[in-house]
Order: sequence, then structure tokens, then C-alpha cells
Amino acid sequence: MHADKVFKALGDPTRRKLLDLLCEKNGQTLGELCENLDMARQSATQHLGILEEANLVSTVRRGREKLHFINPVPLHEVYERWVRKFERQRLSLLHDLKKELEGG
Amino acid sequence: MHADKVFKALGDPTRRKLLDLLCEKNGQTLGELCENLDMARQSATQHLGILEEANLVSTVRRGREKLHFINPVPLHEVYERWVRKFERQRLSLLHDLKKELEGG
DNA sequence: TTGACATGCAGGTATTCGCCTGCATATTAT
DNA sequence: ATAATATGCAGGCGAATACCTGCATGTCAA
Repeated sequence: MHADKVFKALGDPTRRKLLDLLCEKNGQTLGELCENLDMARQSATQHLGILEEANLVSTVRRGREKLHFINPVPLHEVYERWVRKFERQRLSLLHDLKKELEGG
Repeated sequence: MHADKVFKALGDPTRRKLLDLLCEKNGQTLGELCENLDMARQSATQHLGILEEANLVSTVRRGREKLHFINPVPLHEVYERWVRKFERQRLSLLHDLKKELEGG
């Protein structure tokens, strides 16, 4: 898993919106997704390409259309291998901070 | 909470490394952190500034030193408000994808 | 007070990013 | 076959990013 690509992909509001749109209705075409985006089709294509590079979206061609599906695996892995690490220490980290801010 | 700043901050390997370093030993000075980074001090300062902007790190001045502490709250919020949404649908999303890839 | 140390600030540069326009290709419908 | 539709590809452009160097400021210790 490439944490870098995943985090970079998530670091843009348009791409997070695309994931949201696919979460509401999985398997949408490029055209369908574009209708909700307010930018040129080509820009959306680029964003979807980045999501695909990060393996957050997988595509299937059907005739002249391209269907887009969320792949939840990388997000899960990012959570498991990265976020949980800090989650485990969350309270003690918060304690460090609070103590120091109080002038400890 | 600003998901955008948080995700953008996490979208760089140096900044994730800084968080890792602070996770091992919270409250380090700029100089201490730099020793583990292999880049100019000023570059590290910029990265720490971005982490601070995203509220992922809080700092306290002590004399001529600046101490850096992890703030786990934004990461927790990003998880709660953003990642969990996909986590909830994880299995059904995986099902969609698998089914389509099989030619369903 | 003076020198060493820790950090701050200004600016410069090459690369990447996010957006665009214009044109090409592939598929479906008439 | 032809026209409409859905997507792909190439290139341009301004802004942001990630790095740097050089110098200034503030703090501690002798």
C-alpha cells in the first residue's frame, strides 16, 4: 500500500467529493460524475486518474462508457496502519499537550 | 475542523515522519527533530508550520527553544467524520467492485 | 558583555498541481 | 454511412509546493 498516494489523493476537496458521490451511487460514469462537479470534464478525468492511481477507485469499461467503483481497501489500510497508531496513544498524547499548555 | 488542511498536511512523507518522531517522543525541539530529517532546518520549520496550521501539532516556547507536541484531536475528527463513513459501507462497496470485476 | 546557540524571516528556484482549450478516437443510434 | 455521444490525449498556464541560501533576532552561559 502506498500511503503517500492515498493521502495525496485525499488531500483535495474535489477528489473527496468524487468519493462521496460514488459512495451515494457506486458505478457511475465519467459523465454522470461530471454533472455534479462544476469543472471541465478533462479536469475531472485527471482527478479520477489520481484516485485510480491511489487504488481508491477502480474502473470498468462498458462500451463507450467507463464505470467507476470505490475500492475501500486502501482507505481501510491507511486507517489500520496509520491512524490507529495515534488513536491508541490518543489520551496520553492529549495529556502531554494539556499538561504543557498549563505550564507543566 | 478543516479536513482539507489535515489531509494536505498528511500528504507528505516528511510530515508523517515528523508525527512519527513526535509519537515516539513528544515535546521535541526543532533542533532535535531536524537531526532525524536530512534536510535544512528551514525546510523542517516549514513542514512543522503546516502541521501547526492543520492543528496536528501544538508548540510551546521554552526560552530559546520551541517544543512540539502532537495534537491527536484533528486526526480523530477526520476519522470520525470522514473515514468511518466509508468504513460502514466497506463490505458492500467491496461487493459492488468484486461483482463488476467478475463481469456482473 | 560577549560569544555560542536556537529559532525566525525574506527571497529565490525547480517541480508539481489544478485548471483550461483543442483535437482525436471509439462506440452507439438513426 | 453518418451523426451524436462518451471518453482519451496533448499541451499551456498560473498558483502552490518543497527545497534551498543568507541574514536577523532572541536567549543562555562564561
